[in-house]
Amino acid sequence: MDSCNFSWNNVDTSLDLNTKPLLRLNDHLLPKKELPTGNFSELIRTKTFSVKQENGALVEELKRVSEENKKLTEMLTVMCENYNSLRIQLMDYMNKNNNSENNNKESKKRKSESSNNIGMIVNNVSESSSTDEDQSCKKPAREDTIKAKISRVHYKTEASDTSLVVKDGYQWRKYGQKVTRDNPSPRAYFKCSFAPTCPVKKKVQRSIEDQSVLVATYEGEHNHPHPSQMEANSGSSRGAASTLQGSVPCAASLGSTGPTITLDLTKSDKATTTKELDHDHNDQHKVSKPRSMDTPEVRKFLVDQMASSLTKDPKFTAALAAAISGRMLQPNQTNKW
DNA sequence: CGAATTTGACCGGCGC
DNA sequence: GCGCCGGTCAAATTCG
Repeated sequence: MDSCNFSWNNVDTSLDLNTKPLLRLNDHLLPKKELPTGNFSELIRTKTFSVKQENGALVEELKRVSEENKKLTEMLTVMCENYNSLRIQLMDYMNKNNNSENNNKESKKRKSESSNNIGMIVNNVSESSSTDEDQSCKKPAREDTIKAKISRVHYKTEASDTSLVVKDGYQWRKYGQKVTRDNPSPRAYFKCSFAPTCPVKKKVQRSIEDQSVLVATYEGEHNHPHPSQMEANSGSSRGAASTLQGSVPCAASLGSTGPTITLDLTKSDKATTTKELDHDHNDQHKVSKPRSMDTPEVRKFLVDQMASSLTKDPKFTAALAAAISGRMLQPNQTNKW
């Protein structure tokens, strides 16, 4: 996945717009307090000279602004190309995940199933442990198989709320409840309602430190769109929609070693955070990659279109912020996408 | 009446 | 081998 690791350093985010000259420009337009007070002809000569100087400065300014505009256009083009390549790589990655999971499922034997998961948990959770090498040596064939993503999400709820229901947008079927030894509060076991097609499971238990916090542990990734996306996509028959079938909650994509997320569901009745981070990238930013940049008009039009569609779309900014923060919080996974 | 949930029984891994 | 423990099953129960 090295190809995913395109360098943002290539994009010079410091716009270097150099606004000072604009102030200088304005200075020309301001009335001069210290005009020559000599005779009329001298005044005319001075004014003519001043106008010529101003004219030259304006032309110069125009030239410079044009150059900046060109620079910005190029930067925006680079950004859009990077965005498109990232999106394509993300789709590829998700498709690979789906295929691997589909190949991996349907082992009726609970033993083999659980041993797979346990091995994955060990590999996933104790990254720093050097003893993992032994396990990977014992099971070299499983090295390349898909690992069940284990993620832990903290949900803050009302303290009076005794239910172990987490509104994360997906539909779950409860199949068990247990009181574990390390925590007096019961642990609930859920399977995705799309099971057995979707292998995702989750465990929900109150935090031992804070009873108002529900700790949800997700295992695996959904191989179907988020229910809200299914509704959104049901009316459209865009081919691209099918390529994102493996969309996963952001929490799951963070992986086990990533930071836990606390969602305050007491303030919003819907899991808006999940929805925000899990939106279908195909539904917005229908920014076609510039195909023909021959004429400046086309360039300008495309740039305007792209800039407006990107900046006006709060989902894009939210997703961008999430992606950036996610990468910053996981410096050791910067090469993985 | 079908779907969803509850809950006790059961299974398998692990440590002693 | 035995007991403990976490996880899952499936019959019973509840709910819409």
